[in-house]
Amino acid sequence: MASFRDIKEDILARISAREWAPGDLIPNEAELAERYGSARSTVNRALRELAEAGLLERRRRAGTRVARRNWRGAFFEIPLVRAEVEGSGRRYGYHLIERREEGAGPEAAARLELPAGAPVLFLRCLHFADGLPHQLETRWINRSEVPGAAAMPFEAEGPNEWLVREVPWSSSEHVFSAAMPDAEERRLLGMEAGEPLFVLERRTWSATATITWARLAHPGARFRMVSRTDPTG
Amino acid sequence: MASFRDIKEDILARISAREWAPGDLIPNEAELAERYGSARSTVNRALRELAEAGLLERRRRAGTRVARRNWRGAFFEIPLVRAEVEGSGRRYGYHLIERREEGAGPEAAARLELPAGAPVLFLRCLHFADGLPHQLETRWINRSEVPGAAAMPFEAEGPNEWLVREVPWSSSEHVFSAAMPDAEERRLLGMEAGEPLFVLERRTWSATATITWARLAHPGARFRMVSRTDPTG
DNA sequence: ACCCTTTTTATGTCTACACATATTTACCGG
DNA sequence: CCGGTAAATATGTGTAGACATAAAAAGGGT
Repeated sequence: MASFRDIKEDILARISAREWAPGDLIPNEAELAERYGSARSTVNRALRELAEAGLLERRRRAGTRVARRNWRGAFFEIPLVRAEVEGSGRRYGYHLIERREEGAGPEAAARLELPAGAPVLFLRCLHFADGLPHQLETRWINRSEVPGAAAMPFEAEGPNEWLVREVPWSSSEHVFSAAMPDAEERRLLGMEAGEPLFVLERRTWSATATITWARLAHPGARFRMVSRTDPTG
Repeated sequence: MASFRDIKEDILARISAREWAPGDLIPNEAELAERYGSARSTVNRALRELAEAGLLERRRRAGTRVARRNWRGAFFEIPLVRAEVEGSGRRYGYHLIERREEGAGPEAAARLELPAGAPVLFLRCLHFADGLPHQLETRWINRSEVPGAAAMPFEAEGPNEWLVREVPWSSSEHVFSAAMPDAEERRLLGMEAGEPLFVLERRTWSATATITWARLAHPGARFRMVSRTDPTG
């Protein structure tokens, strides 16, 4: 009797060995169930999970085939700066540069999808790794959506850590890019002339509204973002 | 009678509304099954999928609780250049700059985890969007692992597209960074002085060996990588 | 050939039940 | 009070069977 894990493994092996090549139709659930000596439900779970992982494509009546393009993407852990720094064995440091409660200006309004003048909290802070500037964080928080933020000084703890812990969110957007720092950014991050920035912009939404927008800028010479993937899960 | 989708949705709503807060124990499967008027298997599937998505934590005998940290990461589609360019409504163009079959030098050997002198294929090519240089691709392919590559001129089609279609792989690594272009890169990509590069390095493995290493460099002023995520799936 | 309807078929989902397994809780002897 | 063992319990997985649903295939009339 084969478990759904055994079945997944066996099918994966056949795909790897090209016994079933991309585009090929594989036997239907009933037949596989007989082969493996299992119930159809068990085979169904194995096939469903492989399809969710992107290795198979399934359509009612048309059957199950090996996915043509084996390319789905990559899963990136977006760690908290603190965890990222400490995880690589360096000492983490934090410093609040600026904190302002204000009405949204045109930029903040656009980023947070709010009307101009809506109450926002503006923050700017620096994160250090072994005493060296590692990330410059510029952030707006929607005060209507996150009332608790008004009471937080953010002097000992960064807003990212606090938000992740305290505020439930339901979706997010990340934009990666490379840019040149302006004079102030270069000064704050202690960068050489001609050194680029690696920039990550992140927007986070609750079920109903934008919670926060952040721009996380790293000195290009000292930062690489790595991800490893295994398509089978 | 509630379907497993209805149940997921309802539980998600309760989590969003903080009726069940992070860390809270939620009712067990049997009780939920009774509430929703469904079988325990149905509830089990809903809870299992929410746990896989990272919203719940489940342990035998200990029960199911709302996950404490709602932060998992983000899934990035890493599209083929062609698909990325055409998907945004621009015209795609390709040009092969250089193709050499050779023994691995020290850099190629290190990238591909091969002994020096092992047979490799070196490629350099440009991808265009609406006639403007969009990506400079520098690549080594392990000829032992991909024998078919020797017969490919890569004059009409880029190696990435061909590899994704023809070669099965099992895992990959991506490294993002920002860098300054050298004089040749600046010339090939038609970049302004002082403009940074957005660089993606990708290594791909089969079950047994490294298949290929690629460095994909984009002009920073013209490239942003975007990803949207919904933790519920 | 064509368009429309019916049949067939593979997957999608659900049920009720059973047994396995990991953990906690309760109990008991010292 | 401690430590070891047994019972209780929530989840994990499996079975057989049923009906739903999407989509391909077959058939029928023009």
